[in-house]
Amino acid sequence: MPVQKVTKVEVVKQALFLFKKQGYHRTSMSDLAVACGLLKGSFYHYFSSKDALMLEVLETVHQYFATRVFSIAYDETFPPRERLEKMIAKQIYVAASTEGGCLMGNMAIETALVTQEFLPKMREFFEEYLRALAHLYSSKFEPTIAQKLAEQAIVEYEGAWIMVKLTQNNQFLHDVHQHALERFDA
Amino acid sequence: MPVQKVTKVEVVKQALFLFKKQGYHRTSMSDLAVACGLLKGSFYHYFSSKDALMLEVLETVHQYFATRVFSIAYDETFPPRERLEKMIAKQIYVAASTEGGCLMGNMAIETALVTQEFLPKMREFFEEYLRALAHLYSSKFEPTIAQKLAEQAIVEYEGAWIMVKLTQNNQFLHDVHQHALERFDA
DNA sequence: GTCTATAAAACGATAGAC
DNA sequence: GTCTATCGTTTTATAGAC
Repeated sequence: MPVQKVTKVEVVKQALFLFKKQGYHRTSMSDLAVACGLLKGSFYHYFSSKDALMLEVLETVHQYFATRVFSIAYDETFPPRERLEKMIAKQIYVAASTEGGCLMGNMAIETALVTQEFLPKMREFFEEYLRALAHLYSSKFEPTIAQKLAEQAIVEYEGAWIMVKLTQNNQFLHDVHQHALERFDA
Repeated sequence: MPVQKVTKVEVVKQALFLFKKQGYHRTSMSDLAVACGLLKGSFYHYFSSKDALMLEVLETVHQYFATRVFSIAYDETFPPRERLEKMIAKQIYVAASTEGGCLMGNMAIETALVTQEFLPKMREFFEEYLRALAHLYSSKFEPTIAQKLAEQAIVEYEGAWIMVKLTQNNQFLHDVHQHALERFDA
């Protein structure tokens, strides 16, 4: 059958969904194939390996956040504080739209000390995230201070997801959002 | 005469070491057996399953922190701020003594949405952690404020480990320590 | 006939359990 | 050590679109 049952984009989307919820090692090629309506053998016409698929997922997530979330920080049609508010709201909204929180944070915890393969893409993501927040904070603070405030916001954001997973209480995300703004107003 | 090659305590210790570094799903029973100098078969003399072993590890970690770390919060031979300083220093020191950061945070990310088996023990740990910090902050702040400050400290602590894993820069832990004290002094 | 996305089967390796 | 199941991966064959 030369008619594709799913597109490559759809495969990446399903993989993101499963990797976020179940993690990398717990998600099997069979899980991924079934989610796409394929047999696991057929799956290799889309990706050469599980690693390659994960790299593509990480790249896709990075691109999405760069163009749709982090970009808000540089949109000069709004004042910095409003950009900060929009960007954080979007970040939380996007991550919370499917189960599992932040894929980048999850993969950092699960794979950083086991393989170096995913590290570069994860680091790029967080560097860009950091740059966006620091850019906003630097409209009111010294560069070194702005950098620290940005780091603090990211650290809080990632930590909040751990507590949300444990307690199933989204309040932690709201608090993080609030703190990021209070940090700006201080 | 069948002589135990290693004690149960030693097995738990090795399991903690590997689970922290490699995660639950990535660590095999073979890995664990080798680390203990046992054959795979001998391993089930100590634990009935991988799950049961993880539960024992979580319980051991909980007990250790309850008696050696969280207890500092209630030691009235020191003033609250000093207790806070000691407790956070100890928390970081203990977690940083072996690779992998905070087992409880790691397992929350890796398993919370896959199995409910480990949730109760992880929740107990964080409740006790929260109680200890809130107790200290409540020496200066209203209970509801103290609770929020405690939550913030834990969220930051867990998030910091993600950034440490990514950047291999322990500065994030130092900053968390500092913020926890600044929060007290505010 | 050729191309290609699929199903089907099977590979070696390794998982957890006994 | 041995078991069975399943892992990630590869191979083979088939079926439909050009």
